[in-house]
Amino acid sequence: MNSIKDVARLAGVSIATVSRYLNNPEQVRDKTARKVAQAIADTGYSPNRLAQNFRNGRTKQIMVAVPSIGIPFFELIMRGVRRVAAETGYHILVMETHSHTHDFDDFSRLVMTKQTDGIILLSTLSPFEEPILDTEGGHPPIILGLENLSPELSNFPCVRIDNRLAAREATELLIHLGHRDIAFMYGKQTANSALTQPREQGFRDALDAAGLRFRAEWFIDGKLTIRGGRDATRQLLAAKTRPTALFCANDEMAMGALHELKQAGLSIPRDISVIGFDDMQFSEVADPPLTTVAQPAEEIGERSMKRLLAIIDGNAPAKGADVIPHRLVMRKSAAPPAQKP
Amino acid sequence: MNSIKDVARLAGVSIATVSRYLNNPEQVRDKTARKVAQAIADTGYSPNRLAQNFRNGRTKQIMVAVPSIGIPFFELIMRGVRRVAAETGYHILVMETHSHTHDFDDFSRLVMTKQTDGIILLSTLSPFEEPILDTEGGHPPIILGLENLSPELSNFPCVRIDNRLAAREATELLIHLGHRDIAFMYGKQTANSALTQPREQGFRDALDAAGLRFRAEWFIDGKLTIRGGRDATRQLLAAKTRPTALFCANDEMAMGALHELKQAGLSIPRDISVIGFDDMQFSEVADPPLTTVAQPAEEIGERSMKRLLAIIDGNAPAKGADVIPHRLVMRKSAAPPAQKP
DNA sequence: TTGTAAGCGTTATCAA
DNA sequence: TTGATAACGCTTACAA
Repeated sequence: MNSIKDVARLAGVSIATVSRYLNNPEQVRDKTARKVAQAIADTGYSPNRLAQNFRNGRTKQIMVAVPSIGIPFFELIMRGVRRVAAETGYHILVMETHSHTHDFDDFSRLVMTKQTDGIILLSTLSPFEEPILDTEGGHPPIILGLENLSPELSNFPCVRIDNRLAAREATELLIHLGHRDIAFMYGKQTANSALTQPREQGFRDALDAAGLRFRAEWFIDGKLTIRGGRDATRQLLAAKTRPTALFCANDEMAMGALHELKQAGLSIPRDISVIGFDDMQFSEVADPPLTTVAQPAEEIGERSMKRLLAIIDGNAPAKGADVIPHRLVMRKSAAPPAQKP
Repeated sequence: MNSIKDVARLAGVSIATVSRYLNNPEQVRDKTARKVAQAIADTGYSPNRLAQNFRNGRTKQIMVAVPSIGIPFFELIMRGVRRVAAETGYHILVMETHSHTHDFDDFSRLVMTKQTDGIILLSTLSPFEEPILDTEGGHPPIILGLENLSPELSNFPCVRIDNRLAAREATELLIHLGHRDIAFMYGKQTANSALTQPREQGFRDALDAAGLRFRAEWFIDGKLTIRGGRDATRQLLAAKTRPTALFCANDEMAMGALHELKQAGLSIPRDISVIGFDDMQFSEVADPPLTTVAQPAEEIGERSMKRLLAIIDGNAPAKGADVIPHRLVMRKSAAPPAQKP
């Protein structure tokens, strides 16, 4: 592989000049520039990025950490992130964090060793040990997308909707439709628990405000996946009494729930209403189309990236949350409850 | 930030010894090792990864390139990739390639400059200019997951199912059920065209073998997304005559099709049968559950990663395809056609 | 078993 | 405007 030396030799200049040609072309005379350009072309030289990273102490890479790829919702966020990144010369890389110890270390190592200039953490519980996650530095700047990971970190920079309020409004929608027996399905067992906790709170807020009774058997913990939604739904159907409405902490669970409810011979929304959260692409074509809470995903991505870049450049506060508005999307899966026989 | 020098000074040894302690601990005496360990603990030292990458000429990072994250099918592949990577010390990073010029350059730059030790390209059309994509080197080893990108590259290392045969079998299933009027929906316009081409071929193979006539108006090009499936379906419904069965080049299109067909008042599979391709997680809970072709995604991921590592280590041929078996998954969306009135 | 020192390819400083 | 050279932090001959 050719190095800057080869180019310099061929062009009959010093390596400093080649470097200048590349990084500060205005500092080199036209005639010299042409020689260097020719030599670069002849040698097929391209700078060793590893050496540059080392020398510059940065990689021009931004990492977006997601619990797992393949979650349709994240694609929307990425769209916003990319749009901002496009002009900046930063590469966007995605890393799956999951919740396993291995990935845990994996992630810490990658991040703490500055192989990346900044991080956007999307709805994933701290993939490194919490003590690491402070503003003291030692790691590149981090933005929390979607939600604060834990109360202690509430002043960490964050871009998100008001999950608690959104969940409350979704629940209130059901209540206004006339439901009084409402179940909630969430994902405490998973790494995303920090994310669903405010949603759970919002659900309780609405119940309390309406004076509705909270029923433990209609409060089901599961995984935030289709599978998790299915399992949780079967558990719900096994309860002594059946609610007239079901609020799922995310759309994937809701998709699983829809399926199991229909399997059990129930009609939606006639026999039971279902509401999800996130508004991922599949929700619109669900059967029936899913009523849900839409997060302005692209905007979250955009603003997360912008804020991260600003922090990297040292001209933005590295704390505090940007809260952006959510939106209730009414489709067909929620309706007034059937009259009691 | 502390460097190896600080540790050496504190431990009263040379930097070489510290380095050895870290990389070849068996070469340092126990007593020295303890001193070094202590100094490392005291300084909170961790090696500068950028310097290591530079010095070693590698990053211990593997990049998986996908057209876009958020495609549920890829999560399964990643699972296999990760399982293999877990033991190796390699970091798995994901990059979205899309088909835009910008990402194009972006990707080339990242890849060609060895910021990554190896690449797994998943069902994405060459994200760099084709000339680059040869075995001549200059770039890290590449594995094509899922499909060859173009005929010229057919001897590039590849791990995939026999897409053409699978598509033929799926079509034959419809024919055996009694269908003679079969539409096909695929994605030539997208960056994934190389992927769906063999599926298209397989479809034609089955038609030809059964002596069925190919009808241009039932052969619809679209995007391989839900949206694309919906648009294509509306186009199909506008045709003069309606087929009794529809084969979609991937499950996402099929999900969109299912929705539009139901919107149009058709019942599936009574009025029209639908078959997809990929068997992503959502397909099982579609309404009706989608009959489709399952790719052994985890295995594809596993074998891609294994093969890549073998190539990196220099003990595997960097050409040829591993073809692994696919499987037809019969669910509810395909059935015999209704009797002609 | 340990230390000395060269060298990886850049960029940046300083002098010419 | 250009060139010589130091420096970044690490690994690894080679010598002791």
